[in-house]
Amino acid sequence: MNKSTSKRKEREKEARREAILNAAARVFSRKSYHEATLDEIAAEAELAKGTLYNYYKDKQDIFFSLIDQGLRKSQQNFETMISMGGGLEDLLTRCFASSLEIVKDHKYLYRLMLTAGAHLNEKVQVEVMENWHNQSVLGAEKLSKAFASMPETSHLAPIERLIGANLVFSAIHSLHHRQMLERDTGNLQEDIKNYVRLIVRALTSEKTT
Amino acid sequence: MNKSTSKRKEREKEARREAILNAAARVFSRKSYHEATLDEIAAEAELAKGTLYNYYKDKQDIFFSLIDQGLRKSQQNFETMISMGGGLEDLLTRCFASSLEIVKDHKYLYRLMLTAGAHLNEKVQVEVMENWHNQSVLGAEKLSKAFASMPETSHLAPIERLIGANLVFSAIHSLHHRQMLERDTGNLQEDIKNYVRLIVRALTSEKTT
Amino acid sequence: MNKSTSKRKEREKEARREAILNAAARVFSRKSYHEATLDEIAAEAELAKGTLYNYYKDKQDIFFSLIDQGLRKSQQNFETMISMGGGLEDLLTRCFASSLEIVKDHKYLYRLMLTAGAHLNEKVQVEVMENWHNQSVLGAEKLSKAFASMPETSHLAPIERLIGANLVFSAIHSLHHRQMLERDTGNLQEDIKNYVRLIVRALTSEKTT
Amino acid sequence: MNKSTSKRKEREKEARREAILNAAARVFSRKSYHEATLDEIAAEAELAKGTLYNYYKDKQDIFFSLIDQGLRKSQQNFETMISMGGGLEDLLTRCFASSLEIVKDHKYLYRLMLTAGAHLNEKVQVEVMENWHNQSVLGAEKLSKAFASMPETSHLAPIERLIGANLVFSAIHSLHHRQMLERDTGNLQEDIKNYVRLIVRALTSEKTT
DNA sequence: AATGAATGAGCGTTCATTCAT
DNA sequence: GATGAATGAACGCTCATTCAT
Repeated sequence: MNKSTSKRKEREKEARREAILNAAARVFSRKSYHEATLDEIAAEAELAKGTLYNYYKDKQDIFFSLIDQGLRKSQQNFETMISMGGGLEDLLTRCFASSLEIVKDHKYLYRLMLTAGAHLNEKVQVEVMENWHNQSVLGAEKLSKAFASMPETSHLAPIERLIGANLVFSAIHSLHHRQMLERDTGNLQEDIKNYVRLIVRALTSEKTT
Repeated sequence: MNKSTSKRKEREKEARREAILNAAARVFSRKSYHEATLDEIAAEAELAKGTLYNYYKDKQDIFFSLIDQGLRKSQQNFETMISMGGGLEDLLTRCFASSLEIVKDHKYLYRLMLTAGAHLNEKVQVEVMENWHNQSVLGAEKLSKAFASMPETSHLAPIERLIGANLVFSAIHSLHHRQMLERDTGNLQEDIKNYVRLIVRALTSEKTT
Repeated sequence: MNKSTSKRKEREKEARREAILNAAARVFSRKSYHEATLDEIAAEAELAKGTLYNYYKDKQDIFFSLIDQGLRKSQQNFETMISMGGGLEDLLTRCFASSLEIVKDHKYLYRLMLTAGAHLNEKVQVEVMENWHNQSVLGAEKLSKAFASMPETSHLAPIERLIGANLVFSAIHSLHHRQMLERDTGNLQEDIKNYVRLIVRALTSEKTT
Repeated sequence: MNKSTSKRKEREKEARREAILNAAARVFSRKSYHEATLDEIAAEAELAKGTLYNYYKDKQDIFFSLIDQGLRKSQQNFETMISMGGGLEDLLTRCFASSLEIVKDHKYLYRLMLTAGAHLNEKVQVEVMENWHNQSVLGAEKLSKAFASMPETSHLAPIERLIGANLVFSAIHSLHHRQMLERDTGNLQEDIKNYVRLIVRALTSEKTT
């Protein structure tokens, strides 16, 4: 009566935390941090406002948890993509494609991250962006390592591999932006091909200097 | 009290608009949109709060004007850089350097743009980001044209020139981010060199596919 | 499950009521009525919050019970002091000393009584203070009776004995206040002596009017 | 246009501060600190809630100002009474009577002072009570000085004069309490006479020790 | 045009109380 | 009887906006 019961409780508690986060995600996808009210989040979660405080310390806590979750998912996705093997072109194409896939599914989240800081004092703001930045840096480092073990790019200097990886992430961010605005996404696939081609060329051509 | 008088009035009015905007810039450079209050902006402008409403419709109006101004300045800067001529490497190096220069001078502005949306409903938010994105797109198009008239890159397909220009802007944005966080800016110059080298290589090497 | 069982239950129930009250006493000794939360009291009593409601109607009920308990203890103490016999001076000295002893042990309780009203509507507030006042009145009456049976003061008019007893209680209250503030308690014993001397003189000297 | 205008503004501002304080007094006379809401105070003052914040920092500020005002008035009253001269009996009678007069006029204020602490953390609480206590101490000291310059009491040891003065204040406080409860105030005048007589006797009879 | 006092809607958070288990 | 998660009413405070002077 204790072990199984307490386990069930544990699970239910976690499920409710998740449910609140999902409700918050839906609200934050429509409204900015300041426009979104706890009343609305509670209503969306079909809970009383006070209940939110049984699961999260305050509004900011909900907000941060949401971003954290998003960053974690995003990072996991990158790692999967990188570890899937294949040639350089395949690898890059996969990174671009999967990244955009994520943004499509969590468009609001990307906006949240982009605009995370606007409502907080500079200290916390920088903290959030640092978190985000770190994810990129980590991602770039991992990608850079992948470059090191691929025949096409193993000859590059470490710094070149890293800068190349950064270029990949920069381009992806740029496409995120564009996708967020929901414009001319028709030739997106084509553009990805071109990005990949240019970056492949940058990384594999003979040195010119 | 006719032509010359009204002209003077016109000028004074414009000057005061400018003064308010400068005050707002100083306040927004310290605080986020929601943290910044009209009281503070008025105090910084050494005006009464009510006076602000003689020059701007509301708080949002001030905020938008500020971003507009920043984007215009930024764009002008790019155009100058592009029109200065010189070889491909010089051009790119200039673009990177001047862009970072701007961010250094108007770090708050970049943050404002980055976080512009966080306090507005999605519609207005997208509007702001569109504005920003358009500037990038326009910039990329101009850079792309510049590529077209340079011996090193004139042989590229238009789409490749455009994607290359986008890569430049993406990398710059990425550096902006990094600079905002004020981390490891020591080897920034070195990194710019590497970015430029890679992009030059991407644009000038023989095709490999 | 008959007599003895129900008696045991009875006792256990009473014991738990007492335990809750003790927990409340500890909490209220640190916090004001409004700052003290039922969560904290429950935690202090090592019970669930809901359990409190099996023993007390609501928060106010706990609070009142605590004050009642304190007043009863205080009164018992006075009665003991009065019934101990001895001369006038001894009696008064004992009253002062023991009263201060009580306050030292239950400083929070005195503060509770002093501030009892601040959180309740006037009606209930008056009720509490009346309770307290009554204790003083009763105490004064008892002391007054003691005066009547003492050789030094038996010659006084009843009203003078009562007023004299009131003076004693007033002075004690005043010392309570002072002790609560924890200031200059160094010469407290000396002051008590002086109070006693003055009051003895008031009660025993020849009439001057 | 400036001097007189700014003076008028000054006066109006002060008048409004006063009006708010009066409104607060009326509300606090009905409700405890926590029950009284700023909405109610604002309504009573016929002002918008926000306006209160143009004149007072927060709720506590209003509350403290009210107490301060009351203590100041009360102290001034005592000083007047003491400085009016006359014999010992007259002086004491005046002190009693005028003090009760004050309480009659500001009954709520006395309750406020009595219960001041109950809603604040201990630090502030002690601060308020200290303020109050200090007033009593100061009053007692002044009264003690008056004793020193009166023929009937100039022969007393300083400590006896001080304790005697304390007795007066203690008795007054006790009567305050009783008056607050609005009970048997019929024979109040009679009791005052008795208090005065006893204290006079304590202070003027031959030493018995 | 400039002022700044007045406004009042709006929101995050607390916590006594309830009730299903 | 015991539990503690859920509830939701309640309130202090902020600040963009208005408007009388």
